[in-house]
Amino acid sequence: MSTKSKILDAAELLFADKGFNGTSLREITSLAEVNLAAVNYHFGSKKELIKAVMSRYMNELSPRLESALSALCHENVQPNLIDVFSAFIDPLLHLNDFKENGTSVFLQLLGRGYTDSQGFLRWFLTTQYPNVFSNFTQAVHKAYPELTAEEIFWRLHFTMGTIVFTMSSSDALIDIAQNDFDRQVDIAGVIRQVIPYVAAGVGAPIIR
Amino acid sequence: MSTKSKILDAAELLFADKGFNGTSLREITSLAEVNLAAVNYHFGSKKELIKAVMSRYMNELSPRLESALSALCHENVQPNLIDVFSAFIDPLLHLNDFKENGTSVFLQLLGRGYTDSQGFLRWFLTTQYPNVFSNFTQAVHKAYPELTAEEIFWRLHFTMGTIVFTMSSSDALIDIAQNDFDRQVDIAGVIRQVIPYVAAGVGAPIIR
DNA sequence: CGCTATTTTAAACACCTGTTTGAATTGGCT
DNA sequence: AGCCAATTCAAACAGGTGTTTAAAATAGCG
Repeated sequence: MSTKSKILDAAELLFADKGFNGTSLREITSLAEVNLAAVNYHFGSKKELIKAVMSRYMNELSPRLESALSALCHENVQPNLIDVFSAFIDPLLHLNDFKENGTSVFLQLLGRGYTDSQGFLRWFLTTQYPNVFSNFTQAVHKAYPELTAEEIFWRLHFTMGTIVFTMSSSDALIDIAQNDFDRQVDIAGVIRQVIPYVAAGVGAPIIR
Repeated sequence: MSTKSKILDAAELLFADKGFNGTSLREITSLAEVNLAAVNYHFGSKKELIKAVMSRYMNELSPRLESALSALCHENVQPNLIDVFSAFIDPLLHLNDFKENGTSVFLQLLGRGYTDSQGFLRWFLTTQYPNVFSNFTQAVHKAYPELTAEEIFWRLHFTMGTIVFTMSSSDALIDIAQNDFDRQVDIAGVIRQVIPYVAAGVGAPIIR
């Protein structure tokens, strides 16, 4: 295993768990069992390391997501919102094949990216992977044409919030759920619970 | 204005903007125009300062929230979910009278608290203000009795996510909305948009 | 006033941060 | 083998972190 991969693997775990600001390079390199200077040698800076961690997942996820969403748009039948959000399931769960716990790690990273470091990661994602957003917007528009662009904008960001926030604290929530309800829950179970919620939210009747 | 209040005022602004980990005591004390050591003198530690900042808001919010929610529970008619979530509006907007931009600052702080510092603030809030959560759960149960406790648990946390995440990035979102849609938006407008969304989400049909 | 207790202050503390340096080591190629 | 480039390494860098200290200033009160 190359030093570069060892750093990426250690970094993504710590970033997901403690946030970007909350994780030091020394923690990363000691978990990865590599020298401290290796990060700056291979990635240039901590910021570039963060981008590299996210890119590794986005490059795996975004083509599958784009094709699933654009398939929905080019069908002749009108999709419903459950279909639209269900289109996320396979691409997201595929990250579990890509890496162990890949789905939950990625979603936690996404949550960190939106709150840590004054949203530079939001800028990075929206500029580097704009198709994901536009395909998503198109699919929602096709499923619910009465929504204005502005309403779609807000409801999609509400949805981002639901997903990203839930996942960034999914470990704690799953713990609580297992204690309080004595029920085994995993990340796929949470996804199944959240889809009816966000679909109903986006599909809420319009009050003007 | 006392030193203690000056520190609290400066701290809440910086915490909301840059997170708890992202804000140093030196930034706080220089914005507050007090000596660095004053924080440890008046509050003991940074962690206690964070608690104090949150408590000031929670003590203002929680009685109003509890009475609004328990009023819903003790009415003889069954509330609908829009009513339940609308019960949050007045107590939240009252924070704007309590402090300038109080509503948005508080919600941003709440968002920070759930992601920064490994959720110690979540523990603090749920143990110090348990009535808010239990009243909320009761009100939702009365409005939608078919939901199991577990389903309510998840949907309430999804809702927390929607609100908290939206508000913690509300400045950026409002900026984007104003650019893209040329429309004036404020925090009350976002709240009005989000209520149908979360109400529909919590009220989503059950798929078993 | 004088005395005491509270508060403010500058300075230092020990530790952690991301990054850089220059030497040592390794790997691949002729 | 020798050579050159790529990589690893220990050490140091400059700067930031929360916290503590002990002296100075301020206030409150008899």
